[in-house]
Amino acid sequence: MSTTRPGRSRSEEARQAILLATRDELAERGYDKLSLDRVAAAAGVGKQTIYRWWSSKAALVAEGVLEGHLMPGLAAPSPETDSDDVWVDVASWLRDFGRALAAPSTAALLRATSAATAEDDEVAARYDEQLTTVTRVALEARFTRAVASGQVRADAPTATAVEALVGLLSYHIVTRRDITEATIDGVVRLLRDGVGG
Amino acid sequence: MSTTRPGRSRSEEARQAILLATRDELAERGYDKLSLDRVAAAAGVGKQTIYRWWSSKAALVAEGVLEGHLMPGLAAPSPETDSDDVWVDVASWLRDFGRALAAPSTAALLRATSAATAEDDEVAARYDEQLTTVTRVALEARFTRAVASGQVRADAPTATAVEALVGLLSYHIVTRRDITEATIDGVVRLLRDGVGG
Amino acid sequence: MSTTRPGRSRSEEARQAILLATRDELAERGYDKLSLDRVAAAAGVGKQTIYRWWSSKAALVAEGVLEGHLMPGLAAPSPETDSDDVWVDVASWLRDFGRALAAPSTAALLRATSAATAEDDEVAARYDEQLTTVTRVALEARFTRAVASGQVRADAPTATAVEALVGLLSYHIVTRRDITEATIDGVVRLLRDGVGG
Amino acid sequence: MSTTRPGRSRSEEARQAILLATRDELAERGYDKLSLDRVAAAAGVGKQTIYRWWSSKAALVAEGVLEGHLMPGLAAPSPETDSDDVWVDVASWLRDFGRALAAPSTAALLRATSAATAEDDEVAARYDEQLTTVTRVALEARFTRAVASGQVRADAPTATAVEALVGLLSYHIVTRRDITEATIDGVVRLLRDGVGG
DNA sequence: CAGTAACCGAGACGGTACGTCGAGTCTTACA
DNA sequence: TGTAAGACTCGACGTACCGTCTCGGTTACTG
Repeated sequence: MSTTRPGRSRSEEARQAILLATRDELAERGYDKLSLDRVAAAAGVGKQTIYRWWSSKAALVAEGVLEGHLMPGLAAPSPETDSDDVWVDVASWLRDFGRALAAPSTAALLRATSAATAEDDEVAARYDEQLTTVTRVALEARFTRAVASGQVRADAPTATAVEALVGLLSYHIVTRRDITEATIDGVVRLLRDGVGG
Repeated sequence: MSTTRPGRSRSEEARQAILLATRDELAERGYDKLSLDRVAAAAGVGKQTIYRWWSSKAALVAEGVLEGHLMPGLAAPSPETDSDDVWVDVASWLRDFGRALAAPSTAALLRATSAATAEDDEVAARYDEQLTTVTRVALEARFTRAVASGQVRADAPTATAVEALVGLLSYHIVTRRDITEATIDGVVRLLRDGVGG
Repeated sequence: MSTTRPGRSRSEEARQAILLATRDELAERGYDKLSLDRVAAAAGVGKQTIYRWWSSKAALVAEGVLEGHLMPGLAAPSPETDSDDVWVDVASWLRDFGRALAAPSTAALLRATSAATAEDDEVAARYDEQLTTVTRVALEARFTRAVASGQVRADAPTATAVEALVGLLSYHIVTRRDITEATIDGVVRLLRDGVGG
Repeated sequence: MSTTRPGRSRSEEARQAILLATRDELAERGYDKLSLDRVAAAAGVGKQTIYRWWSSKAALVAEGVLEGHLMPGLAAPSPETDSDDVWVDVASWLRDFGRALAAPSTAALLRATSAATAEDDEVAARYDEQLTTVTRVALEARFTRAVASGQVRADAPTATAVEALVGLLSYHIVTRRDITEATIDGVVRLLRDGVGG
């Protein structure tokens, strides 16, 4: 049995060009005004080549934007980068995110992606998976390590704490509020008292 | 000196019809596929009458949906309805919201509105004001009363607690997750420990 | 018995302003792009004042343009201005018309009026009456005087000659051809031989 | 070197459908009320397909109506159909035209086309070319043959005679007057005396 | 090593909606 | 009652995209 098919094979070059053009358009104009005609032109590609591989605008956004292209350099907590203090790590992660959100193009991209979730269940699912679950898992793992080191109570509702953190980000993306030091300070105090050991 | 102008005055009837039709279209099709042609037809109104008073789809959504039409019957905490226990009240408010969100048309409407925030700063500001500030103020007032009754510490970051609550809602709207009893329970535990007296 | 009615009486000033504004718009933009909104604004008049007195765009053009405002200073032949030679008079009249037609605004006005005839039977009838019949009657009268002086045969088809002259004008209006001296010369020769005595 | 371009080629079927629908609309409603929306719908074509190939309503009329679709079966004089007598041929041609003009839809079409000339120089030029030049050339050729057979004087202003004939038609189109036998008789007498040998 | 199947850029197609303009009607405050 | 102002419904404008289809042409597996 063979996995290869006859005929010309898919152009990876075209695929990349499409995804990049999509991201640029999305950052510049938002989801609603994203035009596949423009994407095709910018990518130097025929429109059919887009529709051959993605079923709709939403699907393109789902793959192109959410699979890694979305948040370059936004490091979730990981064992390698842990400090001694879980609250320092949480604050630092929030601060990184706040900085990323302060860049207009990143903020626009996040808002556009968030908007795309409303149009399509598939996109919503991937948004939840990629943007959210990845982050949630990393944060929960950090809390688990903090439980081990005694900084967080074993019976604390850490899942909820993580959900509150992610929700906070979602909320700041939508409302365009900055993530200030006061916000970070409040969050850390709330969590330290709420789940701390 | 007179405040009246010559000419026919704005038709309140048309205004209401437009806002209602907008809400219905929004719930049924979402923001992206909302057509002002259809809204005009459904409202029995000329398209120009829409454009005369609202500068864009986003502005229409901002006014029509956020000014009261959005969440009929979702009572924020108020002194009249307070129970003895602030946590019971918070849990009850979350449960109400969860029930509202479980109705497909309400969920669709909230998602659509949330998506609209991405397209327009004005909408984002009104969304923040109406959905969020109103709710936030009510919740903060409830916590203030809870401080008076000794259920919440005076120095606790109640503002952040409120923000976390609102963010949680925003997040569940976007990701289509239900608000379960487990979620509610976790939130209450987190807050009770985080800000409780 | 009184002929006056209660209430404010019709403003002749407004009527004149409307007719003048109509003529200007018509010369500048043509019949198709004539806008009553613009006419009302230019005349400093409410739109309803136009519709109170004229039933439609075409009716306004019919009255405003065809009743005297159309061809200022284009003298048809008359006993007072007759020369001794009917052919000199015909040539002179054609030459005057050619000069008027050479002015872009006059040509535009004539073309616009001609176009208006296509839209409305009423306008067509008035065009025939005003522009055409007046001219035709004057020309036929001139020929009658020429018959008396022996320059034109009594049994000649003068009505047809006149119709040919008017048709020639109509044709030059539509096709934008200039009326040259060669044309005038040809016409005079044709008629002199065709109807001359 | 290749003359073909990539991409789907223009649909001749769509082109024909558009031109036919235009002609029908024009005959039914006239130039002013001609709606490209309706033409597109009647032709089963997207509106953009019209605008892709024609720059304006006037250009569409210019091509669609004047290129052959206008006067099916209105035979201009030609050597094959000549009788012995040029005046019989002229009278016969006028009579044919009069009959065509008596049909309401033909008359409406001619009026609409005539109106279209007022809006656009291009249309005016094509109108002059098609309706007029074709006819003029045929008539002038007939007169030339009549000169050869001695029925028309060699030094007669035949060009003017032809112009008068065409102008007469133009004038009857605009004023909606029928072309009667009396008119035909007058014209023939005028010309016979005016240019006859 | 010719066929042929699947890809590619280009671009026209039938549609839907946009946001604007204008026609003709209706309503208000004032003269 | 007439008038300027101006909002109203309706319908067409010309443009922008959507998602599909059709060209001529390019790989790359297959018989």
